[in-house]
Amino acid sequence: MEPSSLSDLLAIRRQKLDALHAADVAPFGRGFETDGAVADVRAKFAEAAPLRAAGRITAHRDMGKSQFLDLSDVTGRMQIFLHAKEVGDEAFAIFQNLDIGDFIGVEGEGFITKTGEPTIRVKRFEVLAKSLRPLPDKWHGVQDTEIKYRQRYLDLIANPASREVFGKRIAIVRAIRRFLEERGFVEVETPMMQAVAGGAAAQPFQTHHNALGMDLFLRIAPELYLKRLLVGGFPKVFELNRNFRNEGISRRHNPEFTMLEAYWAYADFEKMAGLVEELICHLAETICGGLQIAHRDADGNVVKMINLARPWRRARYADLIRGISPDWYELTPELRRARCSELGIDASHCVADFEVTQHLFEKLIEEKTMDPLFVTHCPKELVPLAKQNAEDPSVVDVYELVINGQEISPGYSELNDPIVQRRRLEDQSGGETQKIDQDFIEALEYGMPPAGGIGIGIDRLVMMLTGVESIRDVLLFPHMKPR
RNA sequence: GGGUUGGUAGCUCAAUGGUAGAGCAGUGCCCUUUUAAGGCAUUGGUUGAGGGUUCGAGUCCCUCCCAACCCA
Repeated sequence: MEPSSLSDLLAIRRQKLDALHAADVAPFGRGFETDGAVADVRAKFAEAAPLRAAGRITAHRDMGKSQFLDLSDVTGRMQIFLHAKEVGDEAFAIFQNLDIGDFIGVEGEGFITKTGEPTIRVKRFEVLAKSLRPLPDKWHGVQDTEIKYRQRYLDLIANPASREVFGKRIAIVRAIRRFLEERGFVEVETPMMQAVAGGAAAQPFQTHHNALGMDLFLRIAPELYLKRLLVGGFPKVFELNRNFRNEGISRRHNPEFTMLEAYWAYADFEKMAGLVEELICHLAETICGGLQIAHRDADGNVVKMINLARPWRRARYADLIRGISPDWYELTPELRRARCSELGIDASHCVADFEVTQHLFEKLIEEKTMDPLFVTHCPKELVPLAKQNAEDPSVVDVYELVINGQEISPGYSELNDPIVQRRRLEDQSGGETQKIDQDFIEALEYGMPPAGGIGIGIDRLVMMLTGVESIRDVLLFPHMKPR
């Protein structure tokens, strides 16, 4: 005859909390020695071996005098067996006040049940944290996207698929660091708050430093600081951390996102392309089970296959455009806009002529390219920080790596001529000289070695490698509108 | 910003304009090897918010809020 609306579910848990207090049991316990995370305990499991484990109760199978429970954390699940005769009547009475969701620590020994499940026979347990709210459905998990994103902890508790994606993300980030360190790159940290938000073309977030009385911007890229380190004598550096862009939120955009940038003195964009190809294949093979990446829909049907087998295709930007429209570069700007309409592309919002071409590229090449493609020799207007090509000064020595219909990684032969660099930045800034990082130009004037540089958008890389279609599914806490 | 779809119990989902339901969770009872445990019983609702049409609205109309997807 007990009610169970939410407030009543909460009230019942509060009553159990009070009962624990009344029995002189601390419902929010203290430290508890364990044999490691749940997965570690499972790995150490042996029949009759003493075992200590702690975790959240995520399932309860009540057989009367015999109680089977699952103890879980993000690493795994371990069954425990609790019996009145083993723990004593007093402890069994305390056990009656536990719920699914509570954290407990147990001490006991291993045994295998009739059905072959490794299990801890509990001799003693401690309440470590009482859960005052009910958990989501144990079988269906959390489906509501609002809850998944706003209360990620519930998603992690209830949805194994989410745990798997984030587990892979963690492994990918760790493997990237190891890969680069093994090749002599050192990880550095450069300013996230910058007086001039340089290194890319994007709207920055603005903030203010009170003591200095000056406006600062959250960085949109670390590039200009990493290049200062090339000037300073670091031959191989990288930074793997957050960038911020004050722009729209979408399936592929979050205002803060994680970027790898790496710079290699005396290398060029071709060498960087080889490095990135090797890195991504290494990640796929060691973390994602191979070079064939399957993307599945909610029912588990394969909707997309990405083939990462080497060598990856390389093609010049202009040749790809000619593949869509052979006479493109013979047309006047007006005729190019008309051609876009014929091809079903709306280029009306594009201002400059090169933007029309770029829009065509994005819609008809980038978005349709699933397997890796290095697009090389891009127009110089798109990339003000890269070296111009020796034979054709209208293009730069860069690649743009496209996989899964998205730009995953750019790589440059970095521009190290301070005079050309100043001119290119002035052209890009449209006369707004306060947007030019003068100190960076000055650093170049002291001399920066020729270098190859890369960026890799980690969120999009993880999306591609784990087969999820929204950036929110690879960010633990994606930005949401406030409630 | 525009379009489409959706928002029902704590969670997952039903419900021709005609008595708001199920499973899980919860509560009570039975069961000493269960594992989506099982059996019996039982509680739980401002149907996103506010208006309107109607004898009667979860369902139709309008406005707003939130989300997902598509477009810009």
